Amino acid sequence: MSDTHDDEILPKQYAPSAVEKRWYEFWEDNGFFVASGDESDPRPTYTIAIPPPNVTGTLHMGHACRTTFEDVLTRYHRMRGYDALWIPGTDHAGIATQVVVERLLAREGKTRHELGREKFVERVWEWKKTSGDRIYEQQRKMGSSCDWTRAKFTMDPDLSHAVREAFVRLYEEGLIYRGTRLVNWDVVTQTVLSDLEVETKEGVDGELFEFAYPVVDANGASKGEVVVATTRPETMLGDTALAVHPDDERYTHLHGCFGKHPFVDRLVPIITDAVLVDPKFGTGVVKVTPAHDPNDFATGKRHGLPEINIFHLDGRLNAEGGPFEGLDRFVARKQVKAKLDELGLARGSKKHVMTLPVSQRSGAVVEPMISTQWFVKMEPLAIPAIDAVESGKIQILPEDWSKTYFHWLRNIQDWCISRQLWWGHPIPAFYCGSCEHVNVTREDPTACSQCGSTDLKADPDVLDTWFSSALWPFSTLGWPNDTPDLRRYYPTQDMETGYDILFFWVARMIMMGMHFMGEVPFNRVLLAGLVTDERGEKMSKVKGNVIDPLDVIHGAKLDDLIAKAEFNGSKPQGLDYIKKTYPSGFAEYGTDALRMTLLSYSPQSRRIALSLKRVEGYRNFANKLWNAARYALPKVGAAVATGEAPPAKALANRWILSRLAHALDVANEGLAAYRLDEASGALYHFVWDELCDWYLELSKPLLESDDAAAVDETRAVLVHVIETTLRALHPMMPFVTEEIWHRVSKSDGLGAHPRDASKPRSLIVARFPTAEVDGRRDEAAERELAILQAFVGSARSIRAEHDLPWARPIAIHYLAETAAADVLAREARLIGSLTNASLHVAAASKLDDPHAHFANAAIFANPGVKAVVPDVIDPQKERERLERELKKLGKDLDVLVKKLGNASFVDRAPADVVEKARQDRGDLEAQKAQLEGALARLGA
RNA sequence: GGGUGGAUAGCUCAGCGGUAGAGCGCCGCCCUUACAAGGCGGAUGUCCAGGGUUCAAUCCCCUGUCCACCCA
Repeated sequence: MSDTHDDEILPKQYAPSAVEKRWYEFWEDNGFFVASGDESDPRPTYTIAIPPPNVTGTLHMGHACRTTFEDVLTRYHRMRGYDALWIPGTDHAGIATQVVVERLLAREGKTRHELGREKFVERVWEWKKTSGDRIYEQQRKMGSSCDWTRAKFTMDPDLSHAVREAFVRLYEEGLIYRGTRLVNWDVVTQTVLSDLEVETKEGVDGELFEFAYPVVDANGASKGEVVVATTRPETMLGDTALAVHPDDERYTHLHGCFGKHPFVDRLVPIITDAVLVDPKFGTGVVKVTPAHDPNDFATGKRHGLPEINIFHLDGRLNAEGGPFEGLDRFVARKQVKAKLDELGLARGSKKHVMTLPVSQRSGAVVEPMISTQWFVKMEPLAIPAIDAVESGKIQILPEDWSKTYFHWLRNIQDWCISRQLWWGHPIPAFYCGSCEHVNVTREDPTACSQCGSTDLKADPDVLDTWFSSALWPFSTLGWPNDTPDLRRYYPTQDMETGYDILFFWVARMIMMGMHFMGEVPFNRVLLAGLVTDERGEKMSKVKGNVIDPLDVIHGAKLDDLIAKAEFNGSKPQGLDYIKKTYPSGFAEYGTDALRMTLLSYSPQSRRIALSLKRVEGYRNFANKLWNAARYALPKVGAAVATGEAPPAKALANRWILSRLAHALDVANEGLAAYRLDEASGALYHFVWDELCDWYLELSKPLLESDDAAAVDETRAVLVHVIETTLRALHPMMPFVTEEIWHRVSKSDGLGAHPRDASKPRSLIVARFPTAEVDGRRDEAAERELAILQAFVGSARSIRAEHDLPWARPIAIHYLAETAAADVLAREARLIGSLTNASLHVAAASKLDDPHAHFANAAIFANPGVKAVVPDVIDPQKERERLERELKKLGKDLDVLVKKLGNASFVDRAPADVVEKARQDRGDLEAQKAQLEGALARLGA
């Protein structure tokens, strides 16, 4: 990959695909992504642990967004001389993966139970092997400069070892315990879920069904009936009490009586409970089902009620269901209602909009069930985690999220970590068959530590996926062993992820990091928004609005998009949306364009409504950069980029170095403040609006000049500015910049490997530019070029408004005695080149009354300039134009006049503000006079 | 029920106590020898509503409306 491209003619359009593949292999093969791991390496370290994607997953736009952000930070630090380590990896994603493999089995007509546990787990490992690396390949396509030599999988032996060690330690410390609680049961996947894995589905149409319980007193004498209301009639089979409010006088006479259960032989006591019962809601009588409702469970504990579980684990009714045994809970619901109706106990129903708890994974309505599970005691872990953020040891960005973080941690519930799954880390608990002792051990025990019995049964459950994730920042570095990597790279610096897993993951990593390492796992949490479609709707396969990052990179025909959406189970509306929004599919936009697009959204916003038009804009930008190089390369001759701003005398050269300094300042500030949108925006505008629109144009006359020194200077500046721009853009657009850079950069000092001279040069390790070294501020040059720009702008405006084609040269006569005239005289060649005009100095006497001296002249309206273009206007049109201008100007002027006429403004506003207002008023008045003069002289 | 965020040009979004910005779209002209994935010029806004603070509010405070999300 040396300088063999020199003689090639660059194509007019940048074609990303070949370039991307080539450079990625180059970087990876030459070890540019590998962190040193060397304790004697004097460079400071910069580390990010990747949020590990699901091992069986495919890259989606959220990953692309994460990946881009993290890669920019990694590359930026690497270029600034850090030993940068970005640790990649994948998550076994217990429940999600198990569901995927079960679905595959279902296609073969098998279930995991038929296969048996051992075979099933083998099968998952196989699946992991075949699909597991796909996500790595996709991340490579995104340009991720991860250290692949350190890639980790949460079920690798070393990470599993870390999980077991963490579990045992927490158990020994009393922070993990086994308890019987009301838990969230997913009847489809048949496992318990943590509170976080339960989502609430709002606005579900349900009904509030009312029925009567016959009431008897302690002697069995009838006391009439009470009516209860419920959204879940089938749970009445597990009722163990009826509750009324103690102060509710309607029911005082029933205190101490019993409800007679209509279906099972059971009397349920009527209890009084002020916590559970709201006397204003419904009938004021509440049926109490302690085994299947959290509030009822608590009520049951208060009153010592029996807890009757009425369900099998798959949601069918068990023997407690009496006549309804064996029915699915929803079938039972209907039949219970019908049966109550038959018995004459139904009392009607009302429509009721309700919220339902559903499983995040299976979508099944979650059933509260009483069960014995493993829990982590969270409060002692939460306290240091709160402190870490409060004290500023960890900074959460955007800061608003700290509030959410604190609120969750301060109201934290214990974490249920056991799962009734087969895929995951086994819980290292062994139950003794003879003394019932629970052995929790680092190595599988052969005998009970209590009684010595060898009758031990391993806990069949596995751990919640997030348990291993919580250890990620240190388990990936070798913990619990004291490894060089752990010493060198922990704590990591930045943790970048989506806000949707702030609780699931971020908070738990902080808790575990504080607990096991005694130190924060990272110094900063960067929370990015959710990538949505361009309407702002969440991408989902069912909606059919999922945009695959690889389609954006490589391009996709409409038919392919449709086919993919159909395959993924999109609804017809989804297909229509695609057809309407992307009628011609996606062009091949390239990775750099996608990256720039994702970076351009503000990190403050919670939604990133990805617009393909925007991607196209950045694709065009990559092409712009390409063509800037295409222009510059043949022009710079032997000039070499030295990595230092070359000396400059010519205005244009001084100016571009000054603007470069400005852009580099904004870019560095943006990167330091994690405002990658601002950093990338500054560079985008620098390249397009200043470098390409002005400097490259200005360089043309300079390079054609007879002044050899000026030509050399311009060549040096040109090559330096382009090379520097490439360095600045590299973290964001690594491919196109590297491709161009190898054609532009010839200096040995640039891009040399910091630790291994035998490696080829690469932009990936070139020094990230700064305003001080690579640019040069020059206010005078900026001021003067602004005059030139305004002058050129006016000339172009006159051309456009008076329909003067570019090919027709014009003459501009200007007054030499104005403030701007020096610049105009000095830069007449440049101006002429940009406007296809010849410049002439005119006497004051003529320009004071231009229409008397220049026939059909267009007048410049710039402040501080007097100039005309003769022989170009239609007087009538010109009159209209001047009037239009005057009107606009008058409005602005009015505001200022009014403001300055306000005594309290003049007195109380800061002096510089008042001064500026005065100056603006002066300018506007002068301009107005000029326009009015022109109008008057034009004649009526 | 509690909480958080948002409402700015036709669309997607920046911004911010001192006379409103970008990209895309729109209108006009131009294949000017790096780029038509381009160049030049141009039009476009009760900055959600109502109050308050201030010399000055799109920005700060309060109230309301609508949208999104989180927690119970």
